Amino acid sequence: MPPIAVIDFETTGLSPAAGHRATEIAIVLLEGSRVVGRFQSLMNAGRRIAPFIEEYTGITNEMVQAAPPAADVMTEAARFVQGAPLVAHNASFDQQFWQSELRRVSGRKRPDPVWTSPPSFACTMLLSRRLYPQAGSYRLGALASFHALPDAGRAHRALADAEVAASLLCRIRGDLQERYQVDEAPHDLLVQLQRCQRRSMPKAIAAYFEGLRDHA
DNA sequence: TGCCAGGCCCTCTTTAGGGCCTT
Repeated sequence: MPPIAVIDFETTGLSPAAGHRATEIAIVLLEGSRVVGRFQSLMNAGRRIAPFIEEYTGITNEMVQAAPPAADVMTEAARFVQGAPLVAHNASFDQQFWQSELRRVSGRKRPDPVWTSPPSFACTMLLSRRLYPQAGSYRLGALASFHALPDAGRAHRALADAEVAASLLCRIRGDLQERYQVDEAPHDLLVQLQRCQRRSMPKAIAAYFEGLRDHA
C-alpha cells in the first residue's frame, strides 16, 4: 500500500492570507497502519507569536528564533513527503499553510513539481463527521478520547497532533473495513467519502471500486 | 483566548445565518 503522510502545522494564527506563518511542522508517514517515518521541526518565519498562542502551543518566540529558517524546513519537509498524498485534521487549515509556505520556497527557486502541484488532502475531521455521528465533538482531542486513542504527548504540538491524527486515520480505515468491507481505503477513496453523505457511502464505495475495475 | 479566515455543515435554509474546527 503506498504511503500516506499525516501532517500538522502550528502557526502564528489562522490564515496565511492575514500574514500568519507556520512555526512548526510534523509529518507521520504511514504504510497501511504502520508508521514508517516521522519528521518534525520548529521553523523561523520571522513572525512574532502572540502570547495567547505561545500559551496555547507551548511554542515560544525564543524557541522559534533559535529554529532553522522556514524555507529550509519546508524544503526538507517536501523532500520527506516525496509527493505522498496528505492527510490532516481539519485539512483545509493545514492545506492552506502547506501551499502557502511551499509557494514562498518555490518562488525563490526553480519550480519543482513536488512544490507546484497542489496535493490532494484527506480530512480526518470530515470523515469523522460522517462515520461517528455520536461523537458529539470533532476536535482532535475529543475524537482521541472518544476512540481511546493512544496518548501522544502534549496536545497542540505538531508531532503529538500528527501522531493522534495518524491513529485516528487508522481507526477510520479499520471502521471502513468493518462496516463496508473495504480491505484497503486508498487515499482518493477517502477524499471522495469525505464529500458524500453518510447514507451514500456504500454506493460511493461500490462506484469507486467499479471504476477501478473498469480502468484495469 | 477570540474579534481577525476559510471551508464545511446544519437548519427555524436554499435570495441566509450561525456553529464548528484549525492556530
